[in-house]
Amino acid sequence: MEFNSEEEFLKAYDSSKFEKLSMTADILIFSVSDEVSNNYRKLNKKHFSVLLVKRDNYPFKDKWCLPGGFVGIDEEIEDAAKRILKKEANIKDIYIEQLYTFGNPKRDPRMRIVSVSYMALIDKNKLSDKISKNASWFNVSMLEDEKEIFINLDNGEETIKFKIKKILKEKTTDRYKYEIIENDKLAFDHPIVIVSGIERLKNKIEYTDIVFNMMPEYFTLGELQMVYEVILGKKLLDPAFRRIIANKVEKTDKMQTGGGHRPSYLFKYRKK
Amino acid sequence: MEFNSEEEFLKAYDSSKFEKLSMTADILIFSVSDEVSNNYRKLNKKHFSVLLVKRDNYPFKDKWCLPGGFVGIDEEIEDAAKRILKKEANIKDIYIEQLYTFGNPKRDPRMRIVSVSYMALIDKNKLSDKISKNASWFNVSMLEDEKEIFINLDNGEETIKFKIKKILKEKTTDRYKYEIIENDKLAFDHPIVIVSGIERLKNKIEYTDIVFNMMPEYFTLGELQMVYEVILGKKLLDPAFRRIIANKVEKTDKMQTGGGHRPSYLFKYRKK
DNA sequence: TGAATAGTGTCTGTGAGACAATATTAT
DNA sequence: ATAATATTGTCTCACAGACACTATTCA
Repeated sequence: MEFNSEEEFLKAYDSSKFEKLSMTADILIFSVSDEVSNNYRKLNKKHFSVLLVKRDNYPFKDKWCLPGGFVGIDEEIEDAAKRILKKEANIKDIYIEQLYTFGNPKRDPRMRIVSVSYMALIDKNKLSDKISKNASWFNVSMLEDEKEIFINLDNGEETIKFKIKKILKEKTTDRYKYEIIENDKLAFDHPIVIVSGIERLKNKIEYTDIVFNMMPEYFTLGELQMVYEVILGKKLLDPAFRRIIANKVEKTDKMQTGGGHRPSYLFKYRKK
Repeated sequence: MEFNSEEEFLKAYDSSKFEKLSMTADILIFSVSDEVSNNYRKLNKKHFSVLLVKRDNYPFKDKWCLPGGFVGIDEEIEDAAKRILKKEANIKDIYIEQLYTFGNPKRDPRMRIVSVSYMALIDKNKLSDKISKNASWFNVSMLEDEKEIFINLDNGEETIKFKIKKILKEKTTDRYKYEIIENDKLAFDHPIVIVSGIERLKNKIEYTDIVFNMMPEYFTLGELQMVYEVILGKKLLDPAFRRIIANKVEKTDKMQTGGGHRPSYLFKYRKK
């Protein structure tokens, strides 16, 4: 068939001739939690944590998964992610970025569903407690060597463990392909989404100001350092750390007192 | 409806109750071209280049676009990208990575089509000349300030210019949102895909070995430096450059002679 | 007073930027 | 001989790692 104009072509266009697919947006919501200390001198330990939802429907009934849902036919994908964020965690206006698109034809047993994953960061103090009743924060701990990644998630009642194999891609690249080796409590390919998100965050914390999305307005440098340490999974030296973040923060005249030790100045984020 | 098992649920599942969408894979294929010098002493100038295809069908008939096509209902997205790579440029087994997923509901006038974009890199010497008849390599030049990006594409016969506005996203991040200001020769949202890819490549060239995917097996350090310079859009100092790439390359005993100047050793990539 | 954290000083080595100097080829 | 590129030497400065030291609070 020949057309004389774009308009004419569009009028005659029959979109039903192709097989179509469904799309979901899945969100990795990361935050940092305090574990209240029982020693008046000690600071609260920080934990890196992720929000998971227990499925009460098939498929993967009773397994945990990332907050997610179908993208509407006329909905911008990121808007779908934000809608889900509002629904599951009752939060809006937080940092969100697209992570990766997972499209394995077998990743969902129902039908072909492509998942666009997003990573969101939030300061837990800003959380209303109205997270959905099936949702729960899990503390993340991660062990990694050259070949495998072990992840342990814990929400105080339940522990989720899984193991991922890293496969170096054929072509020249630092990029890994991930493969699930062990997993029995997480739905879909979500173990891989979680690992991808953690890796992205670990990278970005070093060369961007992304971390301040997980901090309250005022914070001590000790707290900030603990957040870096818990995400990077390693101890940092105080003077080096302070040099690195020196031009990202602004000292205020507020102090944090009350611990059985020298009080600390409160700082806030200084945008460039 | 209540189900007693996943199997039972899946048997009863009716996927037609949701409105579905179509998906395409679009590929940014980057390479580096030589502009043959007419001075026997001078080295060939290098150009950073991208492969575009002229559309001979609606929509956007006669405009240029990235090689792309629909993702099959049972096809892995990356496999679709590779299939298109084979079809349009007759190449396979080259570096490819997922770039970003563009899903604006209005990005295609026909219907809702989500595009997963990929970036591929190739050494032009490996190119068979059997690229599809509508395809053409365009030399890229780019000018950037804090607010805008100007891109100029040239294939020797035709020039494509477009302008992109950078919008700093609301939340703490170094990520920009891009918006097309001027464009009349490129189809869809492809100006934004091109800019996103260039930015990704510029970043990755600094902290990965990705550049060697655009190099032949043997190359001189001068050539390698020129590729860096043409991608980064700035001159580098020789000694500094050599220090940086020293442990990524291996000196061979081959030499490159023939220029009216001191001959150069040929190097090859050394994997870590 | 002492446990615990806050904050600073400084030595050292690494590595990038800058510029200069030397080497080698084809015409 | 000369234009052009190839390659190395070296000075300086910025900065990260490492460790030591001082400051301050509250039970």
